[in-house]
Amino acid sequence: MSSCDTCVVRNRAICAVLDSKEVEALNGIGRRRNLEAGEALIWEGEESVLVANVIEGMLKLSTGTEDGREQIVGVAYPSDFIGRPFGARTSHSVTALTDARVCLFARKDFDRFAGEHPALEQKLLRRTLAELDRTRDWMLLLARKSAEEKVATFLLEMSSRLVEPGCEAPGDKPLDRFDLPFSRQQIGDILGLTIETVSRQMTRLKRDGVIGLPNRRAVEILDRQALEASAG
Amino acid sequence: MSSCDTCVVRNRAICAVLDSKEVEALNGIGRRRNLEAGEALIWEGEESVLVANVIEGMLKLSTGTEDGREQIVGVAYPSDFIGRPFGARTSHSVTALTDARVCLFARKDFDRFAGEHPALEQKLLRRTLAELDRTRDWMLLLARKSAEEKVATFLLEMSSRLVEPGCEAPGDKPLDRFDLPFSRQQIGDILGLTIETVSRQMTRLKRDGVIGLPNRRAVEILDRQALEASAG
DNA sequence: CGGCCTATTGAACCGGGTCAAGGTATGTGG
DNA sequence: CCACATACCTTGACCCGGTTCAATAGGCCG
Repeated sequence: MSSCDTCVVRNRAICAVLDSKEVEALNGIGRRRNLEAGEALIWEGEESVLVANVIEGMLKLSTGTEDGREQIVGVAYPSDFIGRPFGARTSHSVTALTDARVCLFARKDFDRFAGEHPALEQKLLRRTLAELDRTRDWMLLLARKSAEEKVATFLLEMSSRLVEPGCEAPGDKPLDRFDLPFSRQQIGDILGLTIETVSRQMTRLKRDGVIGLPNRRAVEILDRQALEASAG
Repeated sequence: MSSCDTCVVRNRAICAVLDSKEVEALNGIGRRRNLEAGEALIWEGEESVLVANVIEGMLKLSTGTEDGREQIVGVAYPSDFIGRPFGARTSHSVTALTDARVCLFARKDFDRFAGEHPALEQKLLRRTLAELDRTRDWMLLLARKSAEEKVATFLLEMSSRLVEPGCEAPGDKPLDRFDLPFSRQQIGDILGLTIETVSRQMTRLKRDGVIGLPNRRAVEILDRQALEASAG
């Protein structure tokens, strides 16, 4: 029996389009791997050798300039696919934000398997198109929104992303209370802001009664409408 | 004889993976269309009904906020694929920047055709992955680079993109003199800057002898190394 | 309790936005 | 052919949001 049978993301990851025989074959070329928070899996600029499905935890995709400025260009949640298939250079680092578990493949093995399973490639194509849309939307935020709008938008995004940890079923309503899976520094790296600005905006929203901050990781949305208005 | 036989992008667009019989079939569901500069083809937020290959000219993908701020999130060149296949809402407008010619498909027809031709889907997947990489790289620029770095990066990008109009064969060396296909306003919308800041940075680079500006559309790179240094 | 790490707060500065005034091409009609 | 209009670009002065630098405050664990 393959370990995929008990996989919590079996029906949400790209594997969902495969029948049990195919999933068995895919299982044969993959392996599980646990990552600790902060551990890197893929480094920017290296040749692409690994791809993976996220089973549990969260990872960041990031780039940086030589002089140390960093930007998080994406966040991978359970069931997301990470890495760069089809023989290119990996242009972004992948690092675990929390302890995480992934289902890992050698890129070459995965490429070959994908080539033999068009349904898998189509699934991956759909995901990639959706991810591209989301990434482009984020560009508007990075380029044009004020710090207040950025932070408000981010909190709203988190409140709908974090519905049922590891369960991204659409239709669930957003949370009004959740723990941020990011440090202030990481929030800054996502929004293109400094840690101080993030902190100030959070304090401001708290002072205005829009959100509550019970402790440094928790967020409570007290006035969703006001938060949406702040998001621009 | 199908009009694809004489198509200038026949061997560079996604059609390149199809044999002549398949291309004939694809031609049967598509049609040519000419666009004037400024003409919109797809509107943000609408249901996705059209997809297309760019044959000639350039188009922009853009989003905006309700209060009128705009951001260009991508530029499509000849042989690029535009539109959102697979039944989603189009999240970005597509507008011709120059007079342009496209090869247009009803999204439903294209989806079906693609479903029957895995090689086409794989080609599209590869392109989409590459586009996602490029888009993510651009996020670093938008979020973290200074106005000077943005403008310098933009000029370098143009100098390599505009090699042989409509010919993106890799390996060609970048141009040292070219006409910008964008107005200052559009450059601002790409870089997340105001028109004034773009203008000032261009003037600055000119004053420092890094570039020449023979007229309002033309750019001459006089000191590529200095320009690269400015790009950060 | 003390050490360490992260977050908050404060003060000063500055890059780029904003507002406003010219400049420079192109076209248009007298 | 010139006067004028229009669109786009450049330049200047000012100002503000967000960064920078620096100090303080909380949590957490020994």
